[in-house]
Amino acid sequence: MSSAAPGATVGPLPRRQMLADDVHEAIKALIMENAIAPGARVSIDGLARQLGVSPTPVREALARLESAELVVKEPLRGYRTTPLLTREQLDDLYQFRLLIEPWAAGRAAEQADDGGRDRLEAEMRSCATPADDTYDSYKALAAHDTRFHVLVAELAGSTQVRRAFERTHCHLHIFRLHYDRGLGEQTLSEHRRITRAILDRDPTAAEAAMRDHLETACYERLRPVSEEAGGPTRVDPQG
Amino acid sequence: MSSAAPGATVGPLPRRQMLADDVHEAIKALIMENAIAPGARVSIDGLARQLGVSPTPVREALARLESAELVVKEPLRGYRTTPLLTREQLDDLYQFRLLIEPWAAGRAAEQADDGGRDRLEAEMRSCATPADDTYDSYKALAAHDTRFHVLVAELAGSTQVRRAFERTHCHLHIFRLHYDRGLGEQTLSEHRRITRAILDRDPTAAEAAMRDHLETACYERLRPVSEEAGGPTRVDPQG
DNA sequence: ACAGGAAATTTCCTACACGATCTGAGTGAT
DNA sequence: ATCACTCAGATCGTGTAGGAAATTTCCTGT
Repeated sequence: MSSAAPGATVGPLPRRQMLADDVHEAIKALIMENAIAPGARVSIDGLARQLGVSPTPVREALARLESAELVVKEPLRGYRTTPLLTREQLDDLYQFRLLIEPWAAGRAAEQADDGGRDRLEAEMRSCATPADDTYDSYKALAAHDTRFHVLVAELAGSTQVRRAFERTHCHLHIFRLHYDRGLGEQTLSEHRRITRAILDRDPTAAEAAMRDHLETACYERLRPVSEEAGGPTRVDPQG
Repeated sequence: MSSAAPGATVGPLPRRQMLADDVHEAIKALIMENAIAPGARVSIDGLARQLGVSPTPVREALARLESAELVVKEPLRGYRTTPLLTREQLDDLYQFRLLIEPWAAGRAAEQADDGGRDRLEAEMRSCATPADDTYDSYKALAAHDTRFHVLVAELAGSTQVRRAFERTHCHLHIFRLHYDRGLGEQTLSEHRRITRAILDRDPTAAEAAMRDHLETACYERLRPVSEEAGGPTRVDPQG
């Protein structure tokens, strides 16, 4: 009999007190912030020294990042960050997004409860106008884009879809391919259109809006890569 | 200029000479074979002794298995195999499969090349008649089911879809929930129907066949779980 | 310029120390 | 007598340090 208020769930309390966990987050942040070039080598001992820990937690963190496909391991040679996506891989990625995200938008329009819709409105309110051309501004917009798409998947009520989306790390890949190209006002207006359809509980409109949004983005993204089409479009910073 | 025969791709040769990799496969096999009960504790030192290695590669392997969601980690307490799926999670899983697999079957019907179609026929030929009621027979059929669905996703030409499917580990969960329930002749006949549609290059029929197949399986699977519906359907082998 | 080889760096694994958690018995109070 | 609490021992996860094996790099000799 604790003195918990009725209706207050106690929660399983996170229990975060592992060095390896912090190391994992630190390395993930390094990759997400593009502080390590795509395809560049990631030294275990180097990171250990840099972070002031022993190699063991670094090794554990890198093993997890490998499963998340943020780094790749070459036996007896070490880890590298995942190379840039080829044109085929980017195409494949958007095909997958077109398969799951319009569906998610439709289900979100059908099933989102009041709390969910509030969160969606709050997210849209939180980034009224970016328009700035600075690096930080672009980064903030990219972060909003990530949150928005994850939120839509969450509102659809499917854990599997949300995780499948998150595991693509599509924003990381897009960011690395061209963090300069402004996905500015147009992105926001498309997000607003999706949001409106969800708030209006109009699944058909939500699906269509999401599909249009992705197809627009897909065209935007694929254009610059096609300059060097033909070859495998592999990056090798060392060579 | 090597002396390779024309048309023979040399391949990047796997370079498998890491103990941690073998340990990873060994533990994965243990889980897949259901040698460790769902939700049971997995001791690092215990596995290290059992496999005759030091704890370090075991930790690396478990870290990767955690990202694959085959085990879960409780800080300072160790790892456990993932618990049995609740009814909601199983429902969610089939919803996801219904989203991506009929699509994959349709694309496979459209795009599969001759080599792919040969592989599909070979897979279907390889398991002519199971019908046996033994555990091994069921296990063989489950293995065929896995290979079949992965192959369809592969023939669809989408790496993202194939990986998303593989990462669900749906066959592991189904197997653990009830490895007794015979998905015998009916499964094979449904597979044959899907195969026929793909070989006939009929996307509409392939999609419909896959959808029917999953819906049938879904009903089969969900029925026994509903016996104990209501509660969270959590398993606690220790208690 | 190119082949061969040795030194340096790095990965990978083992062995060990520390700290936290869990199990059980024992003690005390109700 | 039953229950709750406490406290020791054992067990296990976590991080550090060190050594063996492999790779990469650089240098030398032809």
